[in-house]
Amino acid sequence: MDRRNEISIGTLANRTGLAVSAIRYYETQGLVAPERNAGGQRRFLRSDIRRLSFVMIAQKFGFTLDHIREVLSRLPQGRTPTAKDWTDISQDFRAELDEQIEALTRLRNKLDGCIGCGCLSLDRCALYNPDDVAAEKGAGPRYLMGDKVMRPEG
Amino acid sequence: MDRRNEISIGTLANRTGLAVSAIRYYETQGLVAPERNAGGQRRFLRSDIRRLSFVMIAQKFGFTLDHIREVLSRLPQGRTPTAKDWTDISQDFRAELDEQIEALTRLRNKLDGCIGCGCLSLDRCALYNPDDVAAEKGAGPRYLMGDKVMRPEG
DNA sequence: ATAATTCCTAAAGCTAACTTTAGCTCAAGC
DNA sequence: GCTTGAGCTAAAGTTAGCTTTAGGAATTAT
Repeated sequence: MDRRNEISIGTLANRTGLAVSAIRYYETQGLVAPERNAGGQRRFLRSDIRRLSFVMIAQKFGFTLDHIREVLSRLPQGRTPTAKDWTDISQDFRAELDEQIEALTRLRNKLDGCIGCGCLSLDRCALYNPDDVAAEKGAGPRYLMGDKVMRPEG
Repeated sequence: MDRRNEISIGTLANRTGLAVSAIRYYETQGLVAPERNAGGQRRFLRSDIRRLSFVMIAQKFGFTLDHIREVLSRLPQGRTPTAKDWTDISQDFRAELDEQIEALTRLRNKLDGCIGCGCLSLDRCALYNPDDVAAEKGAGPRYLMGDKVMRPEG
């Protein structure tokens, strides 16, 4: 059973709503770092419930796990994060969100210009200026503004 | 060489900036439907330059290819789209964009509430209401944050 | 002491949106 | 008419973020 400050992966899954497999995956991505008991099973801290909750919220906003890991690294090391620690990084987070909203809005305004001129044909179209859009290199899905954009899929 | 109204895949790639492989992929996804010449090579219409330009712009805004295909299907069939046809669907498109921006903004405001209350760990967290979130893909409801177990609906 | 759970690892599978590779064929230029 | 260059297909690879499967091992419940 779960002792005072240690919980099993199953308990953590129940408390967060995440799948056990997802939590194990997050471990491989460096988002949580559980210890192991004598039998080799993972033992998480109760504070990891909050940590993974933060991950889930950040994902709702479309941030990648890489980015979330980077943000989590700003938490103080060596002690359990306090409520203030969490609100502090949430503020950073909010700032990034604001930037994203602004970038989307700028892009929309450019679209307005394009609708106006009826061009939509590349040559001098403002929308083709890669200015405030992420560089797209190599394989894989494309991302907007450095982070994954929210996709309106069904 | 390209005749009056027919262009090769290479020419289309040059004119749009897309990779040849990407254009072939778009064909498999039903975004363009070129004919073939005697030798089996694809022959596109010049108007496909504009069509694929539209696809590229839509992607910049984060729409999926599935969604873009659906939007393109609103173009009149059987004739080359006019400038007005394009501005018409661009308007639709703009409306969806506005919705997206608003949804992101609403979500951000909820985050503000959370920062304000310092919770990020409580059971009635506004961030967990899937209402105006772009899409909750697949998996069941997740209950968020915290020390109390929330029953998923059902 | 068993049976029923839960957990473990490693590897393969899935979706989106493409690219890369391999092995040929077609078209264009000299 | 031969050599490039462009095009063709099918299949496998890539990234993100997971899930599923297979085959055991550890825990918990009875």
